[in-house]
Amino acid sequence: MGMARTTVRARRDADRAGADAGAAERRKQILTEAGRLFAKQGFEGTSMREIAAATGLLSGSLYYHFASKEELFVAVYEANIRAVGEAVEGAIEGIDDPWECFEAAAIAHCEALLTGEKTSILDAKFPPVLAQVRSQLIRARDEHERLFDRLIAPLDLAADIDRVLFRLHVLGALNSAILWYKPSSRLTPADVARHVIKVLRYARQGAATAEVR
Amino acid sequence: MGMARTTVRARRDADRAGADAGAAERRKQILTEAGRLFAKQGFEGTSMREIAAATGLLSGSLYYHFASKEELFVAVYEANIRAVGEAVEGAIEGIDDPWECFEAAAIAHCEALLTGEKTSILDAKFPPVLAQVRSQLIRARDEHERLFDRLIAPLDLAADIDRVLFRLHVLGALNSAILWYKPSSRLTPADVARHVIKVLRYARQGAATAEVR
Amino acid sequence: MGMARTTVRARRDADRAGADAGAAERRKQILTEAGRLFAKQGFEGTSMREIAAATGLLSGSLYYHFASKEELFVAVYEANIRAVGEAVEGAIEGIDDPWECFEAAAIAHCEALLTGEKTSILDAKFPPVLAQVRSQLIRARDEHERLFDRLIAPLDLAADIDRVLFRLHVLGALNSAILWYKPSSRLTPADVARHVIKVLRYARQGAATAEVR
Amino acid sequence: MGMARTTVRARRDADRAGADAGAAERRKQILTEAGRLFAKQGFEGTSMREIAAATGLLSGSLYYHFASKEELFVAVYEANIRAVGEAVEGAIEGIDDPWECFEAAAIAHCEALLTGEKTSILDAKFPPVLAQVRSQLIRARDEHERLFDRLIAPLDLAADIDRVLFRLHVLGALNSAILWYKPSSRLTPADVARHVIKVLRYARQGAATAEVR
DNA sequence: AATGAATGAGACTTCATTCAT
DNA sequence: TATGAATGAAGTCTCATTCAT
Repeated sequence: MGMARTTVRARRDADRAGADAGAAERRKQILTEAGRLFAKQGFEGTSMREIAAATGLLSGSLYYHFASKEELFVAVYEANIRAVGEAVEGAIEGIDDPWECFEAAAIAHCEALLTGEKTSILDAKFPPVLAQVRSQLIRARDEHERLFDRLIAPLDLAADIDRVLFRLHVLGALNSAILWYKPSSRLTPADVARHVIKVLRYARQGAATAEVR
Repeated sequence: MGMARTTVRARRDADRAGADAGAAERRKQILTEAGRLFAKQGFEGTSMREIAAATGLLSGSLYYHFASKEELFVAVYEANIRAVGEAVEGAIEGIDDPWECFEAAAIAHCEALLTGEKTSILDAKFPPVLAQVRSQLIRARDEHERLFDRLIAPLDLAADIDRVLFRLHVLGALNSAILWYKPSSRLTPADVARHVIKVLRYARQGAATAEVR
Repeated sequence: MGMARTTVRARRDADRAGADAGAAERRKQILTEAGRLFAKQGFEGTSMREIAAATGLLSGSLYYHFASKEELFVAVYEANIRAVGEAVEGAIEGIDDPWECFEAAAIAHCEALLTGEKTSILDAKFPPVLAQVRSQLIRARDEHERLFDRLIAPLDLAADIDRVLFRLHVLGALNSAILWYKPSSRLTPADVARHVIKVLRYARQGAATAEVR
Repeated sequence: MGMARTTVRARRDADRAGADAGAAERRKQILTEAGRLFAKQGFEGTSMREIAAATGLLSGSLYYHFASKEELFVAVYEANIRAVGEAVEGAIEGIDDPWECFEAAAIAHCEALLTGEKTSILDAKFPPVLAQVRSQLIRARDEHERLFDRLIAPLDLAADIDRVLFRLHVLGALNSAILWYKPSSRLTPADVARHVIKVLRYARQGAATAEVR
């Protein structure tokens, strides 16, 4: 009891550089640990007790910061989406050529997804337990996907390609890497992304596909 | 009590109208209902009691047919994969042109996935609860994917395309439709599949993508 | 584990006189124990674990018989009301004189209420936790009170007395004994009831109260 | 942090406009809100957090004013009893006729009970959680009931009526209104009280009930 | 006087599973 | 083959309370 509290406080004192800190910091810790666990074990496979323990808390204490497991999941999910979004935005900064830009975004997206355990929940076909918060999750995801829409717009795609289906195609291909990618492989996440884009790049205007069918 | 059982058996015998099995038939019923429920609610979101009720049984009775929930899930999964595989094989029968064949397979795969609730578990990034049977599930999936390898082999893809990554790309793009496809949409599953293939078809040998990068 | 089960079965075997018995009996046991505990400790003060333990079960097992604590409470409440109702009906059988009949009913009601721990939940101003099932509880109570309406109807009460308020008055006076009555007292429940009726009996037609006010 | 506190204090000082206390005032606020909530939701149905929030405090802060939830309840209860007592004493002031006086008291008691949510805890058959403080609660109630004893003493009741049982009878009949009274009804609390007294008034000395039984 | 963060016990409930019948 | 009754572990969440600041 006394020990646990001491431990926590000690850690916090060490962490903060004279700033005010406090609850916000603890929230971040929880978000980190929960993200890691949700990614590894899924929503239903992760217990609040586990998350609490990983943060150095007792299970009841989580509820001071998040009103429910669902709310916590939503927060984790949004944070993850935001992180990937920021990574992508950072990666494309200053790149002019549309295809180069597109590829850089794909690489950043893929790396954020496959590197670090915390973000692999992104692909989740949300379990029905999350039905109540589904709309929030989808809104967050949509926002991220609109980023890709903006990158796809300036591409000189062949005229018969639907840009919405194209966006779904890219993201589907990229995200599915989560299902099979193993960090131990000789392939980097960037390699995976680059190959996806390489394939798609053939579908530019003026490309010779006329005779088919 | 003894009487009650007799009554029940008598009624069932009457229902069966000279049919063969009994146990095997019941197994199939369970598989069907379990498949429907797993697809709709996920593995963890579906209870054995629910499955039993849907089959007209009590929860304990399931264990006569399947030793555990996991074993039942594996059976459902294998049956689903097999069904999709058969649909695909049926669809490509008699088609000679490699790309035509490829497209027909994609359409069949997509239709099996998006039509009928029973197969949408295919995309599942298996919950960690299933870790013990993971290898069986993956083996089943691999078998299905090798079918696609055979269809991809004869395609005249551009030389710089890796056929394994290409297969993962296709299936990723197709399977991801599960995350967004709504039957109410004006798009048919076949439309989705056709668009995926249309995009990929540009990546044939001799296609003009030379100047890129 | 083995022991617990054996104990339970042994008890059941002893209880049933060759009849079919089974779940119905267990239901009754639970009702009895739950009634006793609810009466002594209130709804919120009684845990399902306690009730289960008192019945020789584990807490989860209760849910085979009752879907929720609320449902269990309703069942207990209805059983209690019914028991009081039957006691009252038995007591008035064959009595012709209206006031005699009324008194006999009051005595029976009071005895059922104060004797045996199980029925003293009757007075409960239901805790708000029970809001969802409140209507069921009230319906049960109303039915019992209508029995009293039938007994009050033939009384030759003074003309200025409202029979509905009169019924509420009687039952209020009788039921309130729960708040103060102690079995150790030299007063029997019947004495209490008799005194209530004695006071009310003065309010008959033709009674001399004219000059007041 | 230090700053935040200063801000808060400054604001409060401004609000207080030269008033006296601070703590005593706060205590009263808490008592009011707690009373309202206990009345509406019961002791167990009301959380300290709720009470704190209603008072504009955080849950921890309550413990500066009250050592425990039980102590707070006792304080509320005593305050309520005292309020009802004072209302009754005020109502009977200057009335000479014993029955008039008795009726005035009943009306005041009933109005205090049914009007204003704060006093309806009076009827509470205290939940067993309150066992530790039960004696204090009962002492407070007894004091109030002794007030009624003083009003009943001078009544010219029929000789066979026990004055203690009579007091319990009156209060039982009056208090039970809490279980069924609805403010929306066409009946005022005073009507209810008046009817109770009207019925009892018949039981005066010399009333003609001789022939019964 | 009050805050905020944490405690830790305990509540209800669900669920896969077992096993005698 | 199927039933019904029970198991027991685990899960989410609530709550009174504490205490350093």
